[in-house]
Amino acid sequence: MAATIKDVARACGVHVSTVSRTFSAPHLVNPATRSRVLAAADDLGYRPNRAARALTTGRTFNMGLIVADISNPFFPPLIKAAQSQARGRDYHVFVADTDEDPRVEEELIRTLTKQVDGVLLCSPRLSNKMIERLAEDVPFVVVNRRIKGMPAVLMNVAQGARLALDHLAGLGHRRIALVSGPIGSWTSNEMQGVAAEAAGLDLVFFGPNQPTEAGGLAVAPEVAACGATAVLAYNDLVALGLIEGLAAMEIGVPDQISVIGFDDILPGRLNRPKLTTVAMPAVQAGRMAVDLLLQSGGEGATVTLDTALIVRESTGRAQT
Amino acid sequence: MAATIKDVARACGVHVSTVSRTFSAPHLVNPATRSRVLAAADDLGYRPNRAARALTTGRTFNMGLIVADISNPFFPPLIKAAQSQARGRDYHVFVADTDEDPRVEEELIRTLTKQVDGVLLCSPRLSNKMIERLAEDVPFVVVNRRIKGMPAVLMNVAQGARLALDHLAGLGHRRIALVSGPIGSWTSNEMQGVAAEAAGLDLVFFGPNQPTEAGGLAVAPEVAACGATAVLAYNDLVALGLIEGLAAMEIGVPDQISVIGFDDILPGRLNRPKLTTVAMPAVQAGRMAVDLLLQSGGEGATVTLDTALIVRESTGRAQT
DNA sequence: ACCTCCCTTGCAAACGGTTGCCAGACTAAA
DNA sequence: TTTAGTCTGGCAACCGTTTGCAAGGGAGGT
Repeated sequence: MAATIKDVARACGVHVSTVSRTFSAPHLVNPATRSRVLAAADDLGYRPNRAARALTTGRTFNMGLIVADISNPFFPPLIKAAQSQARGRDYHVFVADTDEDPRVEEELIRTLTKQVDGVLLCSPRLSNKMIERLAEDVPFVVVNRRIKGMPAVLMNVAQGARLALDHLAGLGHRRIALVSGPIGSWTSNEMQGVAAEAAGLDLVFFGPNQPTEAGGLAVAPEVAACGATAVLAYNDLVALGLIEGLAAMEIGVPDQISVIGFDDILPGRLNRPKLTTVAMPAVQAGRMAVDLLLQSGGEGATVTLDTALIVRESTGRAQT
Repeated sequence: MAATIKDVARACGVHVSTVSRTFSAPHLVNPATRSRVLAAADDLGYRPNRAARALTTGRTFNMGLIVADISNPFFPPLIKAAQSQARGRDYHVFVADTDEDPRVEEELIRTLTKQVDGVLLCSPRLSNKMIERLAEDVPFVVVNRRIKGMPAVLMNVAQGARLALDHLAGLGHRRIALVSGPIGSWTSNEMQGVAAEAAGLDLVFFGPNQPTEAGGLAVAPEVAACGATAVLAYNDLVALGLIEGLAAMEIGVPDQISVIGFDDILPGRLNRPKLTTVAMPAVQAGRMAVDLLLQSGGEGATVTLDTALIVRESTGRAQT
C-alpha cells in the first residue's frame, strides 16, 4: 500500500493536519517541523492523493480535452501542446474522441463533468444551445467555435480563406469549387461566409462532406465535372483525398486543377505535390486554451489566432 | 452544485446507504425502492462522484496511456482504439506524451500512479529495470516491449522485418541499409536482431536516429553514400524523411533506391511514391492492451500480433 | 510582572461514497 | 403458534485530505 498522510504524520510524531499544511500551505508551518515532515515524506515515498484532495477542495487538477477524431492529424499537435501546458500547471488531461458523433460528445462531457475542473472542446459538433446547457455544470473553453459569453480560442479562418481566394484569383482562377466540411462545423461556415461575398469569383459549393480523405475522394468526380479550375477544401485531409481522386481520373494537380487545403498537417507537407494550404496555429491554440481555462474567472475571453497561407506545389496558374 | 447521494436519499426518504446500493449492488435493494431511488436520481440529475467512490473502493476507473510522441501518426489510431475500448468498460483514459524523454516518462508515471488503476505504456523509452521498479506501485501493460512477467502486447516486428528483407532480396537487392530508431526502443532492437542473422545479405547499420521525419532527412546523405540499393527504415516517418532527403539529392525512389518503412501510417499511404511498409496492428494493439490491463490478475499474459507487408510504390528491382 | 498578539500546532468536522454489521419484518416450515 | 431463515434497509466507521477554530507558548511592549 502506498504511504498516506497518516503514515507520514506518525513517522515524525506530528498531527496529520500539520503534514497536510506542509504541502498545501507551507508558510503556516515552522521551518524546522516542515523539513522533518518533508524528510519523512520523502523517505516513505509519500505522494498526496489527488482524488482525496479533490473531495474537500472541489478542485481535481484534471481537465478534459474532447476532439472529434484523434486520428485526424490536425489534432495531435494541439493535444500535445495542451497536454504539455497542462502538465506545467500540474494538471492532467483526459483525452477523448467522439468519433464525430454529437451524442457521444454529449455523453462524454456528462461523465467527465465531475472529474475535471474544466473541459476543452475542440471543433465541437454539438449545437451552441446544447453546449450552453452543458456549460452550467462545468467550465468550457471552446476551440474553433464562437459562442457568446463563452471563452474561446478561434483561428481566423475567414482571413485564411480570403488569403487562399486571393491567391487563386491572382493565379487567374475564376471558377472555384468550395468543398465544405461536416454539418455543425463552425470553420466550414466561416469559409462559406467569406466565399459567398467574394467579388468577381464564380463559386460552386459542395457539401456537407466527411472531413477525411474519404470525403475528398468521394466528391472528386463532382468537382471534376463542375468545370472549376481550382478547389478550396475544408481541410488538408479532404484536399489530399481530392487530389487522390483526381489522379485516378487522370486529372493533374496543379496542371489542370489547383487545390488548397486548410490546417497544414504533416501528410500535406510530405505529399507530392506538396500541398498549398492555410496553416492553422494548432500548437498555440492548445496552449492558449489551457491558459484560458485556468485563468478564466468564467469570463468569456476570446482569443483569435491568425492563420497563414503556405504556398507549395498544389496550386498553379489557371489553364486557359 | 451538483446533486449528491444525500440529496437523492432525502428526496425519496431513504438512507444514503440504500441509494448507494441501488447503484453498486442493485440486487440488495427491493425493486420497488430501487425504482423510486432511480426516479429521484434521474430527476435530480444525480451522477455518482467517481473520485469519492475511488476513495473507499480503491478503484478509480481511470487508466493512463503513455506514449513517446502523440504527433507521431502511429499513435493516434492506437490511442483512439484504446480510448474507445476503455469507454466501453466505463473507464476514462489519461493520455500523456513524454516527448521521447525517459525522465518525463518516469515522472509522468509517478504522478499518475495514484489516479489510475493501471497504465498502458506504449513504446516506452525507460529501461526494463526502471519499469519493473515502477510496476510495484501500479499495474502496467507494456506495448512493444518484452519484460519478463509483465503483461505485454507485442507486434511481431521480427516477422515483419523478415518479410521486408525477403521482399527486397526477391527484388535483387543485396546491399541493404538499416536505419534504426532511438536508443531504448525494443522494436529497433528486434529489427537489428533479424537483420544481423539474415543470410546472403550485406547490411549496413545506421543509428541511433530520431524516430521522425527529421531523423530520416538527416541520415539520407550517409545512406546515399554507403552504396546500398535498398533501405529498411525504423518507421514510416523516417522512411518518408529519407525519401525527401534522397529527392533533394536527385536520387529517385524506387528507381535508384528502394525504401521500406514500418507502421503503415496515413502520410505513407498518401505520399508519392506510396510507401511500401510493414503494417503494424495499432488498433488491435490498443484494444488488447486495455483488455489485458482490465482482466489481468497481474499475470504476465503476453499477446503477439502479426504484422503484414504492404507492397506499394517505394520498392522496385535493384538497379544493376 | 502583566497583557497582547502572533506563531505554531492539534482537534474535529467535513467532502461523497461504500460496506460490514445488525435489527426488524416477513415468509415458510414444523 | 413457535422457530428458523431470508429480505431489506439503517447505522456508523472509514477512505485520504483540507480547513475553521481554538489552545498553548513565546516575544514584545509598557
